[in-house]
Amino acid sequence: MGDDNWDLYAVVRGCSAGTAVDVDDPLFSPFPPFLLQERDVGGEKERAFGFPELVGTSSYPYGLHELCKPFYAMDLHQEPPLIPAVGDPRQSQRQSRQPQRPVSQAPRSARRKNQQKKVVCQVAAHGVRSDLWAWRKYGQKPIKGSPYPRSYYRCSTSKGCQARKQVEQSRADPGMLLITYTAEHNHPMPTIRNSLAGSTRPKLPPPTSADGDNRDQLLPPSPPSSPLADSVEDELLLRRPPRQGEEAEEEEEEDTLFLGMDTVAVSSGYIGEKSGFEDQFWRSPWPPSFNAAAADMAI
DNA sequence: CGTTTTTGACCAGCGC
DNA sequence: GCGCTGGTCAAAAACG
Repeated sequence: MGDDNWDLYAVVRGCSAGTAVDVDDPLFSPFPPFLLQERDVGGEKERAFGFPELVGTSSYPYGLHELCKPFYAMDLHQEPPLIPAVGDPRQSQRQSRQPQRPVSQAPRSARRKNQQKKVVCQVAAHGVRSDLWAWRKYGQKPIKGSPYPRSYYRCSTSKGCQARKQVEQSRADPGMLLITYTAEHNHPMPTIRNSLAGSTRPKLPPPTSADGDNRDQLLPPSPPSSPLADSVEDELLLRRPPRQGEEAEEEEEEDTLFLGMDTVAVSSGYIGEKSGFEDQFWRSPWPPSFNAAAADMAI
């Protein structure tokens, strides 16, 4: 790998932990052994990255980002190569089938399994929110066997960018979100969110008097797909049915890197701080009172 | 006005 | 070949 995965590095950076390296390659993995965790998922070993040492550490927005730096195999500020998205061998075939489709739109079958590099991050629902990429939602589907819908996002930073992101709530742990990144960004990571117009920052319903410990009371009455969530993570939370203990886990494909971020969730404390950082990058629709409440719950 | 979200429809891969 | 399922498209609405 190496040069065709620079942005997967970046997106995983967005998860504030880890890089999209081939974790099976001991020569390449930049992770110290303590970050690499294995767990059993459906009888198969699954690799995940975690930061057990960081529990309860910092609320500094860049904390994990910075902490990860020593483990990055690449210079974070390196100018990325302008390369096409991870090759789907069937892409050209598809394009010949749909010649009038704009270049910026990936042919449908780019989605197909086993063809694309995927990076799966598992994050706490109120967890780290340091994904600096600008994502635009383009679809949502109910997933068979899962009570939670899956949302589909594409990178809106650059028109030609084929980076994709899928977010769904973990069936195994409703408090966790499974974020799957696919394809590659073909542009540098933005320093700020580059488009604010149209960011459907919703008008929030007036916070209820119970602005405290019951998050459900903070939520709007479960719209089918609420614009009240700025981030995917928030949105999914809004729909979360109160279920727990369901089994099932993200099925890992061979090319999938699983990043277990659950232990990173502790840094979610900064959600409530609502510093300029979050305003700048996350377009949080929540009023400070809500963020504080959410942060309280996350701690 | 530019951008995003929502959502139904469409399409292709996959399993049978 | 057929049906199911997941991923994407695209129009309409919403937002700042």
